[in-house]
Amino acid sequence: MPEGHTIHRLARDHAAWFVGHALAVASPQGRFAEEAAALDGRVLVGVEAYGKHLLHVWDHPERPYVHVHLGLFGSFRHYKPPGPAPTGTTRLHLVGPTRALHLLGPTACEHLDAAGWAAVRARLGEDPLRPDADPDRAYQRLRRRRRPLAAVLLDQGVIAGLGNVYRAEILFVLGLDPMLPAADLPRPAFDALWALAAALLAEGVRLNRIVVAPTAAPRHPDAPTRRSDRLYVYKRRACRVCGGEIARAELEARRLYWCPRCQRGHDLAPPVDLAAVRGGIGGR
DNA sequence: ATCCGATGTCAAT
DNA sequence: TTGACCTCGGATC
Repeated sequence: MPEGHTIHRLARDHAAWFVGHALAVASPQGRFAEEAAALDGRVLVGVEAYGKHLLHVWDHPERPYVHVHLGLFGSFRHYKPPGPAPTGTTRLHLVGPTRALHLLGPTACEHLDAAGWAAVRARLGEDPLRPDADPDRAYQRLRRRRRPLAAVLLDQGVIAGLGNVYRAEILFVLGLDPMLPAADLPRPAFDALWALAAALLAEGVRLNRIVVAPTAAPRHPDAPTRRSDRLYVYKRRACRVCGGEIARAELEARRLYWCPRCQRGHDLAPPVDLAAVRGGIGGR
């Protein structure tokens, strides 16, 4: 389930569990074995998230960084140590005083020096969750693309951290037509989009899941909410605002969900009360 | 027991 | 634009 909120939550948790401690490091799966050996017993000094990229910073003179990208189905699991024995698919196994961590199926898990990490960072756009983010820069980049806005929202070189769920939900909440050429997005609409993305991502970090729609009264007090109750359009059948059918289409190899009736806007035309959206966007 | 999809990215074509 | 890749679990047979 990795969009930017997942990675920022991992960064926060890993920092709390591991930073300042010497850790046991191994790669039972083998593909990170040499790198793990070089870090085994060293102290983790920091953890950062940039969009969907996670960075572990180690006390190591030449190569202080471990860069992890979960891709579509990578995941971390954590246990009270010692936890279950790692299996042959555990790429990275970290053990500290309070947690044991298993990394499975990442697209990337690499040991980098400063130049290597700088190269990764250089490809990334602005992350709304980072205090050092520069929305002006993201807007300038976005305005240079003629592709549909929906495609550009997944471009990590423009805004870093949004994935398929957030893009569908953000476009719906703002009433924006997904096919609007990104270059035609007015600045006020971009500002609203940026603020909404930041608020929804922050709420995602807090809850460790994506929640956009106001939660309806639970059917049973303890009934787990279904995903479709938390969202407006992603993988839904009917629009919860107009009742019409949610459209789905393949756009640049990713499935796009939107409500053709509620999302005709080339500028802001929110079909819902923004103040009711999770994350507390407030007015405008 | 097997298939298939999943909130992603990149290289090859 | 397409395929390869990383792995798990829920749906299906």
